[in-house]
Amino acid sequence: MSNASQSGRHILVAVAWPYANGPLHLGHIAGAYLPADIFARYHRMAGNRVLMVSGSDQHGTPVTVRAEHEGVPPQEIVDRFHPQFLQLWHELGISFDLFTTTGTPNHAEVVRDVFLRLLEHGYIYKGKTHQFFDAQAGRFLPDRYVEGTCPHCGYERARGDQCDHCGRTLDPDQLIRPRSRLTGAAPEMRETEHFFFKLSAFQQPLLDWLRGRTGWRKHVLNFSIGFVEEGLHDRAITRDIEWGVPVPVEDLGAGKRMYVWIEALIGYLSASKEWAQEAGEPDAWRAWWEDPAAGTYYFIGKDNIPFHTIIWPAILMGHGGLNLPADVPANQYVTFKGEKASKSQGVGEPALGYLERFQPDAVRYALAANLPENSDTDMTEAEIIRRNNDELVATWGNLVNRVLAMTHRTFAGRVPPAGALDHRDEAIIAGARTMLHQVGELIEAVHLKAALAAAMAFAQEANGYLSDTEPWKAAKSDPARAGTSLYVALCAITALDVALYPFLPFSSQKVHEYLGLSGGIEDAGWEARLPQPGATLGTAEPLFRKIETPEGEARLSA
RNA sequence: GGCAGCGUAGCUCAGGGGUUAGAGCAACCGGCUCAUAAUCGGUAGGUCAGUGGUUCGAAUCCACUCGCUGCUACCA
Repeated sequence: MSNASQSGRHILVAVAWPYANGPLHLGHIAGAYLPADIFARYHRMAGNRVLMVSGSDQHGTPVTVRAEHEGVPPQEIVDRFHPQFLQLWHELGISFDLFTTTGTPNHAEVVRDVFLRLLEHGYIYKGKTHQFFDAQAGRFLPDRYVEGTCPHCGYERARGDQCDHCGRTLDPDQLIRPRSRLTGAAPEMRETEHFFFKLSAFQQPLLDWLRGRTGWRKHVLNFSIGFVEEGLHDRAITRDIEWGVPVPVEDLGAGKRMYVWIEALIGYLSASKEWAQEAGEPDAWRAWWEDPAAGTYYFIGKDNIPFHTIIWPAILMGHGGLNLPADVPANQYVTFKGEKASKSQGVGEPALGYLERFQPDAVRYALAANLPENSDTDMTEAEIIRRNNDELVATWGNLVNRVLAMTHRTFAGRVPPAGALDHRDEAIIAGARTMLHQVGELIEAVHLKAALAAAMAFAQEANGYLSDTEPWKAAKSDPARAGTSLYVALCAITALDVALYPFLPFSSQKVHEYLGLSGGIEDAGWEARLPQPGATLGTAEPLFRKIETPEGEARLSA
């Protein structure tokens, strides 16, 4: 048993905020949402107080870009995709305590509080900067809204932040013949005044903090330390735009909004507060944010690392009194047939599409077994089918099915008495405990792929045990012995069902009911309990559907 | 261009200075027939991208080369 289950720690599971500008694909799921959910479900089951929050980033530039492209207000884009996210969480079993948006009054208020606090502490100052201005449209242009010819490769449609042709990073003023994406007019440089966050002040504190981290993924830590060592510079935190959270002070006049990069990060805190208000305990969020014994974990993709290991910690340091990340287990990318899944490039089907064809646990299993924890991993639909048919159905589903079917036939659906245990029986019962303990430790360390593999390896052991003791034969010659084997196998299944629950919540709940246990499996606790002889088992049906493919059918008829 | 990571069996991935390099799946052989043609055991399969170093010893460390990916901070 983990120590955590006794202490009842507060665990904040903070998950990346998706832009509400398009559907999510399996890359997003594998990168952040699924690992976060596995982690959260484990901790809930282990008796910890979990708060899992995120929401739609509705002020991100991709949202406004899409809105302008379609000629509709940004809110319309948000209203289209935010409900899709909620539907996806529901269907895939991503168990948020709150999935909100950055458009709530609460969020604006928390952003204001953080801003004022940083201002008060001297980490925010006013400064002048130059930016392109579209005189026809009457507004300043974010970098992405300026197009022109790339000075490096001559590509004519390079954006102000980057050239899509040669991939280089650009500043808008480097573009040859710049033009506004809004009107096509040649923009002019104008001076504008903004608030800046004094990120540079945190150079040394961040370095000290990062160097003291242990247990973090190597690529996360190396990258972050390298990033800070190169030198941090202050960033503007306001911009000239109408879509966004208003700046809390009016020093700069009207027409300024908070820059999304800082505003969206504050969402973790504002969502926690919103959850607390809805729960009727407005101060409840403090247990996760202010108590140093709490653990805060940020689940993100690798493209988001500096924001969560550098900028957000700097904001937290500047604010004071709030917990720094306990870990940022950023994942690499899932590629599809070698290509990066990407909303903007249309690679990777929307995740909801997969759920029309596959059971949610099948999708969860295939992704969890192949999480890009250390390096990019590749995924294909054939791989999902293979994982489902050859591993999930064959190893775990079949174990449950064969044991329950035999028990129903031989012992009228009641848990048989244990009888005298030999070394093989005892090895399985002890192995179940060891496995559960090991899986728990691996999940706590966010080695989710290894945790799943450990559980599946034990399922194979249990299948091997059945081959070894052959209860279907013993049922005829030595029913007591057959009963013992089935009892032991039920012990293994009971433990496996707990171990697999974070990964396979839907089917694990079913198995819980097949085992004749009442209530939700999550309340069962992270422990290997023994089945009660005489207890009545539920009627079992196969847990997972085998997915038929043309190739599979060809093999059958051959 | 700079930085980071990766390149390990047919496939997807672990491992990571020290006895014969691992897993799952696929292949092949055998067993079993309770189970969704499911399962169990076994066999075979890799000069760990290449070259050169360090070392008693390198897949593991270093350098270089080739290939892939990501980041490069006003997308977050």
